Amino acid sequence: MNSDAKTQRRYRELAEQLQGDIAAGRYEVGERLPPERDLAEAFSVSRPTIREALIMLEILGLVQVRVGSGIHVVSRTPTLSAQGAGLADDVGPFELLQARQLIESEVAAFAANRTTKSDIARMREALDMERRDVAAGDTDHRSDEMFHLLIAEATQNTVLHETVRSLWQRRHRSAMWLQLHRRIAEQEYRRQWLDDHQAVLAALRARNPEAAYDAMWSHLQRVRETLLAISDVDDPHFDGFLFTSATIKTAVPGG
Amino acid sequence: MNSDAKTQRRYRELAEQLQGDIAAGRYEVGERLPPERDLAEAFSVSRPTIREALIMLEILGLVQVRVGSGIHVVSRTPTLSAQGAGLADDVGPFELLQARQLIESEVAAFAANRTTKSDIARMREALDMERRDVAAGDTDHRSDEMFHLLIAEATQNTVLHETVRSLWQRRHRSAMWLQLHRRIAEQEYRRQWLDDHQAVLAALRARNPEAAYDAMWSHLQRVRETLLAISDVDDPHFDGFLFTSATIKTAVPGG
DNA sequence: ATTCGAAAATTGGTCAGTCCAATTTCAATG
DNA sequence: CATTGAAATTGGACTGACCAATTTTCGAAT
Repeated sequence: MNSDAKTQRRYRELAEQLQGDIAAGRYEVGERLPPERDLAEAFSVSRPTIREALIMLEILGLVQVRVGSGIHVVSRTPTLSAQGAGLADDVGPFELLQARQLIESEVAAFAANRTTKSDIARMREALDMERRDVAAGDTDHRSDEMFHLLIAEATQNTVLHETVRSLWQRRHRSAMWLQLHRRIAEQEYRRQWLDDHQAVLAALRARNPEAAYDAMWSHLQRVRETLLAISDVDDPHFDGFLFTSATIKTAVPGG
Repeated sequence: MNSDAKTQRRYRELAEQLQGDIAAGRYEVGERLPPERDLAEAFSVSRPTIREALIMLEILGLVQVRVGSGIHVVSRTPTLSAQGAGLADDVGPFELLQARQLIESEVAAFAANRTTKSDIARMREALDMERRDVAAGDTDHRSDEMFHLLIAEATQNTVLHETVRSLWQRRHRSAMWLQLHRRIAEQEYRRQWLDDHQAVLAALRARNPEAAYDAMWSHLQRVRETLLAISDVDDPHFDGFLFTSATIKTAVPGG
């Protein structure tokens, strides 16, 4: 039946094909793929082989397989990184925040030089949504994430974008984060954060890298302090971080 | 046969179990896992199920499956990130370098504040190795990567470490990178890069964040210019990058 | 007509057995 | 001792079947 071809690793072919279909919008997020049996017939392979391909898509975070229900498309692009595979990656919130502060501040500054009008427009929308969420007492923080990711996208650099997205993805895998989030929702901190976000957006609109850097740095500093105040944790990555991380800020090298 | 339990997603259990065994050293890197048939019997599951678990391990970069040969342990810890799954991630070298310059410079500065003696010692070793490699006309650039990763490790922040490692991992997946690398090896650029690395190490030893930032920035700037000179590519991420990326560098916010 | 619940259909989860293909092993051969 | 080729090993894939979770259908009760 299958003699020539690459022989080895059939499931990868199928997975790539399906991934391509999803990326191309052949299957929208929220929709379902055809049943395994149909897919098997469509690709002229057996069900076990299709299953293997689906497992890959699942690990990549593209689909979610549910018995009796079907294969649901969850994302249009691979979301992966080890967390998606269900690995233990419960890094302390402070350690993660430390990394985010370092990277996202730079990203914000860089974005100030490269953002487009349409980027700005989308960020504005995200802030509107966040404003509504805060008013509604939303606990999801989806709009928060959206805003930060849009900034990274505004760098026009896919590597930076994916890097920041990867950082945010970790967040949702941490048990401690989820716990803290629930507690934060009840507070009024989010209003302050919304103000922070607006300050960042203002700096981006003004195309002012320094202001964008400062605004983002201050914002994440505030987030960090908020979490510290709320939690009683004794994080090893807290000591020596508070004021030491304010690294560089010298004259421009390069050139 | 399998009535109770979590029912759903059997392969994940098995994969985690096997991953645990590998992580624990039950199977060393280079060794092989038992044949699929044996594993199936050992875990009291069918071969297709074991296969599914192995596919997960393969995607995670832990094992490599070879027909007729067996299941070879490739790594002790998940190496993943989308690239490991064999996805197309052939981002332009310049775009990647842009991201690296932005992030690794900050990381170097941060590392200057937190590096330990043993970190310094390991970096020194890496540079010694690099010196030998350059002299030997090595084309692998393994010591180069090692040095950069050690810097990220010196931040004592695993998120930053993994982020930088993730960036370097992309590098090896890009066709253009490999092509460029071969050409670079023949040149003498690497001697210059070695000098750059030594400058970075000196700044770290002196625990001088600004100097570390500048040294790393200059180094990656040089790498970028080198690649530009060698390649005739017309990368969209080159325009507007050369001097605009020198972002922030203002007074310390935070506090 | 609407609502509710049980039966039927759908769909993924897993198994057992079989055959094929690539690789390795190892003994016979020169 | 090197080479070769057959046999054993091992993964690749298929078929057909049955189970379990979910969804859909449709008739009965209101």
